[in-house]
Amino acid sequence: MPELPEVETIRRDLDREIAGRTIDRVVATGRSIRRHSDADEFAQALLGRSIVKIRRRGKYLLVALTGGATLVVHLGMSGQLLVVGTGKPSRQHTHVVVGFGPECELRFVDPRTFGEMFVSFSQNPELPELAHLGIDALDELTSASQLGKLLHARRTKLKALLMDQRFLAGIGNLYVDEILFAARLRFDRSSDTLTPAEVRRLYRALTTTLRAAIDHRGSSLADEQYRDVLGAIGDYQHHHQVYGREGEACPRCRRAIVRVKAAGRSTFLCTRCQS
DNA sequence: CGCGTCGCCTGTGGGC
DNA sequence: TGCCCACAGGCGACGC
Repeated sequence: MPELPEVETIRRDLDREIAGRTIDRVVATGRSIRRHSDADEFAQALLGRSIVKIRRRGKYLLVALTGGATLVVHLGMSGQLLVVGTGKPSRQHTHVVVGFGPECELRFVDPRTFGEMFVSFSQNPELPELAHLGIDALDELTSASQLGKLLHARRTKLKALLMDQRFLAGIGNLYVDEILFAARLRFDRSSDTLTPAEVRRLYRALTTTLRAAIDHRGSSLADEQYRDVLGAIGDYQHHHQVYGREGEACPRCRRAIVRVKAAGRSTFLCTRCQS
């Protein structure tokens, strides 16, 4: 569930909370560090390094460390990164703890274990481990004409394409429905059929929806699975137009919002406003 | 290439 | 009350 707005919220918080701190202990268990041979090797890659800054690429967090290493974090479905006081009782499913002296530590909690953490030693800031990612939906998508070229080079259903991280990085099942509603486009429109006006609408919808969601610190659904690094929930769920609102009135035309399955995922839309 | 489906994983909630 | 199962979905691997 954490998508670009949630990851960006976490990035900003982390930059404030842990930049400059030095790692003096690492405890890792479970499957979250599966790219490493064992917990000891993962710990040795981190120990003694300091946090330089935190970047984001799509749904990935890149924690730049001294000595040219990068701690890469993907939250998957249920991952949380929490900055807590050292010694506070630890939650179930805490897979990695990165300690910064006596005051605080960074904890990676992930019940469903779809997330992961690994250390990259690539000198190139474009990490080879993330080479599969397309351009970032916010930072690297800068014009409607650029989006139009990308869309017209493919002949794929819009929702699947916008969610494909190799095409555009950062958008998942929640925000794609909000973006397509704001753009008044159906999920199953073929990407090569969009008119210039529709491409412009989609570009504006992408930009404004993602920015608004970041301004509201992301979306926390009923399970409140998404939390920021201090454990607070987001606020953007109160601004959702269609996601999770099956049967409610469309904010534009008042017709009931419907829910269908597309690409195996729940999809919410207004069949009158979106075409 | 496009597109649908499955499996990974745990917590939750509806139905019986 | 308790049990089973569907569902939630990011992502990679398949198969057609």
